[in-house]
Amino acid sequence: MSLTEKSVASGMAERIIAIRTPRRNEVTCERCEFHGFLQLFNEIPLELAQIFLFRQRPVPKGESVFREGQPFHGVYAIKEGGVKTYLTTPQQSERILSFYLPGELLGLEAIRTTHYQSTAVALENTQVCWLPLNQLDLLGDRFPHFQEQLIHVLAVHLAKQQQQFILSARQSADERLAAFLLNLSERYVRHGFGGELFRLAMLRQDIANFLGISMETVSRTFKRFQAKKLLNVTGKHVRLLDVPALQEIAQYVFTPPPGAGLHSTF
Amino acid sequence: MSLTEKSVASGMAERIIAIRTPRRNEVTCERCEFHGFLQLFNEIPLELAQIFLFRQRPVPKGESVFREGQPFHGVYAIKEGGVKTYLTTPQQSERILSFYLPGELLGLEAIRTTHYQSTAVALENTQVCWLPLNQLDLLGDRFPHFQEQLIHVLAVHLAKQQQQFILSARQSADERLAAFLLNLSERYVRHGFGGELFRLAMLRQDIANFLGISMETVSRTFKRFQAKKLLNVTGKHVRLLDVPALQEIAQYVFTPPPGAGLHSTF
DNA sequence: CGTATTGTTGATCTAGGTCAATGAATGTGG
DNA sequence: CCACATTCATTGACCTAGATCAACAATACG
Repeated sequence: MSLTEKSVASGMAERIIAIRTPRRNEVTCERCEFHGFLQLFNEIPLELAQIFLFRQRPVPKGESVFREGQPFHGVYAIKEGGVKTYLTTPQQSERILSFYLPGELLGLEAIRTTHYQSTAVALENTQVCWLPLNQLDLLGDRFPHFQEQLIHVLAVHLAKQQQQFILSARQSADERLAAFLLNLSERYVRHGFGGELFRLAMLRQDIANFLGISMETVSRTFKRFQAKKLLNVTGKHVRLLDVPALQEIAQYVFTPPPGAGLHSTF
Repeated sequence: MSLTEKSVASGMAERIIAIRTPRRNEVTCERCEFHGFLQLFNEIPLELAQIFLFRQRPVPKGESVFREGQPFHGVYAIKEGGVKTYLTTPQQSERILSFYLPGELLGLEAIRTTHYQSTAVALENTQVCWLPLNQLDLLGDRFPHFQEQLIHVLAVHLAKQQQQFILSARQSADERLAAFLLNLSERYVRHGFGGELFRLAMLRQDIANFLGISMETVSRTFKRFQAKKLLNVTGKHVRLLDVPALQEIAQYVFTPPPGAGLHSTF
């Protein structure tokens, strides 16, 4: 798993978030997408920064971080655990938009609107950090770097969302599941976890819903992959055994183009 | 079709873009997503604004606006015509990410990165307007409203991209095509065109690729819709006859939630 | 006006959906 | 800590939506 032992965040972050050894499945502050913002607090007078204090709060499994239609009150980062976002169709069935892993930001698409666009629910017991970005205007005029950081994060998310779009939405069940697993793997690595061995926080039903295939097909595809020695699955635990073969199946290799700068700042 | 007769843009825009009666399939400046930026030029000294002059340039059918891997040189708006963006898989087949209609912005996801993430090709003879946003840093510090506008546009695009994601990616061919047509219709209306009668700039093959179904299925589904009196298709021309019924098929109604503010600023 | 490209239609076949039964895991109260 | 319940996952049998292949029709274009 290779978790970083020390959990030192720079500048203001040290004052805000307790320093201790991170638990399994918990991301360290410097591997979080908020990190860029944390650094900015050095520039800002303490009394102002306190308004934007990051507050950590627990969200028990099954409870929501925010719901569709609620007034926008800020952006969240996953500290530990996992979250899914979904829309509810008029027929009351849910359509999963995305899964969020430790270190990833949640609710960005609601910035500059008045209400959240989707519902975010914890897949397991989760810790989130909160940045009340609705008060952003206070900072914008005086601290342009804050806005630049935000622009950066938004642009990166837009690019990622496009990747997501290709990932699912088309082709065979094999391609979809392979691409999904590789995507998860890559994201775990990016936020400081091991990339071959991980735990699926979501149900088979959720994976199926997200990929647009049936639960049974997810199950059967896992089995087929296992038979081909591409991976091992036992319940929620997955170990990728043959990443190149999975990439071959996924058709599209998720290594970003050189110089694309997706990893640049965090 | 109800095209607006006058093409008056406010402030600086008047100095930059010629005022004349817009052609069919050409968007007026005040219905363009760039409009928010245009207004900002009032705040900025002329000599600075000239660096960021909008330049209109023609892109003949089949030629590219930008290509995957090219250095980022700015954001484009479609003035007239249409564009598709796609990625090329290692197997040299293309995967269409999105279509862009008059008034819509192109290349936003490459902001703050060094290279474009996808290739953009004109579906027909197209006019684009260009904003060299790579020189954005020049403006950022002194004109925070510029950045705010950019944040707004990025957040709205992120939200739209999520809508796109639900739209396709799942369910039956009927649902996908219905949702696709309603989405096009809504976008035409938003940018000042009629919403029931429009021309499909893209090939059946492109629609199929985008929706993740076969060309033949697109054709057959059109025919079935026509038999059910939901629409008329003759070649590239589409007339929606029964929008409520199509919404029913599409499962998800694309009217944004009250107060979501997706239409607020433009 | 003929050639190339794009679109339609028909016939066949298969990936994956649906239904239903069973099995494993997880949670709960005694 | 165990018995039972509930939720979640797997497996099998069957059947339809839509892919694929192929021929043909309609446009677009020089």
